Amino acid sequence: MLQQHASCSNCPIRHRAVCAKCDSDELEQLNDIKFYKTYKSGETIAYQGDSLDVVASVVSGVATLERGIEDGRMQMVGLLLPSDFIGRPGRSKLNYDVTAVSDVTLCSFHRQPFEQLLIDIPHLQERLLQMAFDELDAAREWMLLLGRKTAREKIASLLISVVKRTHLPEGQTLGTAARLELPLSREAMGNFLGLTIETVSRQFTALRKDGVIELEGKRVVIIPDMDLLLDESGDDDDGGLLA
Amino acid sequence: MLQQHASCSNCPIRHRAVCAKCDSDELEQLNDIKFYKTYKSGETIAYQGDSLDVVASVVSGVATLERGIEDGRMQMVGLLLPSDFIGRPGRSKLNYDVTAVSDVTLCSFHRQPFEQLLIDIPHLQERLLQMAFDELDAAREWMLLLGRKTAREKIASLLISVVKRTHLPEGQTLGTAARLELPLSREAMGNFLGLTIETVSRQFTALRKDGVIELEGKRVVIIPDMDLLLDESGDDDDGGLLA
DNA sequence: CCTACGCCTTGATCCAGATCAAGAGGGGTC
DNA sequence: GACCCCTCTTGATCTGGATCAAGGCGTAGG
Repeated sequence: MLQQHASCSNCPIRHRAVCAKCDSDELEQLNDIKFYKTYKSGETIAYQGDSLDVVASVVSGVATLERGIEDGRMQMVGLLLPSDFIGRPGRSKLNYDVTAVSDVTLCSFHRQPFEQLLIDIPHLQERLLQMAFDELDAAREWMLLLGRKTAREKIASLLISVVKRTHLPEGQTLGTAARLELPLSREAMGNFLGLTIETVSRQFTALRKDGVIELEGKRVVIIPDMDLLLDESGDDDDGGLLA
Repeated sequence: MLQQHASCSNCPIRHRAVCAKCDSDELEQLNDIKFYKTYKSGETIAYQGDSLDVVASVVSGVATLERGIEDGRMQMVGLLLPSDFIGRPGRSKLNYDVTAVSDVTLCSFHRQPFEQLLIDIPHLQERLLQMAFDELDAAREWMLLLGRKTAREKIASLLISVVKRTHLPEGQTLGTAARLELPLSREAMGNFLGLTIETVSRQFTALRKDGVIELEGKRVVIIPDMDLLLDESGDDDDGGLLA
């Protein structure tokens, strides 16, 4: 299922993706080499160790990057939401499994022509550099979570991070209440947080019993008071929180 | 103690730092705005939350990036060896404590002129992009360690990573034996690995008793058989290992 | 020489989260 | 409607690493 050559100008990630700084001429060059690709929820986009000759932006849906060891242990190392970038210019070997956790649409580019455009269009490289540093900051925040936070703090931090990334793409402040649909299964959350599925489940139950969150089914979380949740996250309030 | 205007041409990090791709003209431009700065072991280079108007390359010595929460918990999020880059173009607020853990010399640049050179010298931006992606890969490998590895695996992984980064700056293969001086105290290793100082100490003792390592004093580790250590690291051999 | 202070080690105990185990929904298929 | 499969919850128990506590050792300072 390919929706070839949809227009960039009304693209939902136009102003946040790697093309954000491009003017219309530059956009045209990107448009010439781009192609859309879609994946079903649960489908693997690429495997750890694969040689991947494309890079891409997530247009819609949610994907994960996960690193595994043979004995089955898995750690999620990236959560890709719309506008996030997949792949690395200058290297084709992939260090992680990339998996669609909802239906996903990618705006893809073959590596070679994309690398040429990186050289031709400084705006493109500047934006990619910004995005790489943002991801690095997020990864470091995440390291603090993995290394030093308790299970309860980890869950609270994850919820806050999802609210921040889905409810306020621009730099607004956090509202006092929120309702959100989790893009991840319990297992995926465990892999995100360095926890087992059972611990994730128990912490959800505990936070619900303590009135910090409410649950509608398994995937929908209501946060009646954001400050309450922030208190549980172990963060000095304004901290970056996985960007 | 400032060694102003040492020549770039015989700089020890010339071919690995952010300036690696620059030709001699470009190097000259960097040379015009650079200044050296040194810090004593233990000295704090900058604090979390500071507004930092310089960026820098580590010329010699070892520094750490650490993120803390008020209750005293600390997580190291970066280990900076010679040629590593400190700071982020386009953002002045610092998210981590930067600390010298040995005597450190930095090759520094004020942010504004450096950012101008990033625009003027594509080679500079290309190299910075590469380095940012390398750090991102390292951070993700580190996340796997923090989230999923046992204490013993963490220590083994740290030792391997130090060997890789100090003994083979170029892409040689790991020798079968090695002797290395740890750049970090037990406490710093704990903060690196998400462990307490006591656990770090106990794991060193255990690895010694099991014949995987030998200790000379507290800081020098001898690895009689690298493969033995690799087996303890929990990694499918050739994995990236913190770059 | 004695004391003090920083680092590190070692021992005893505790506890958060893992592991093992048993269901409880909920949806899809025949 | 009966079955299966998949995800999630809950309970019971175990354990790896944290915490609490007590020195050991090296070196700086009086």
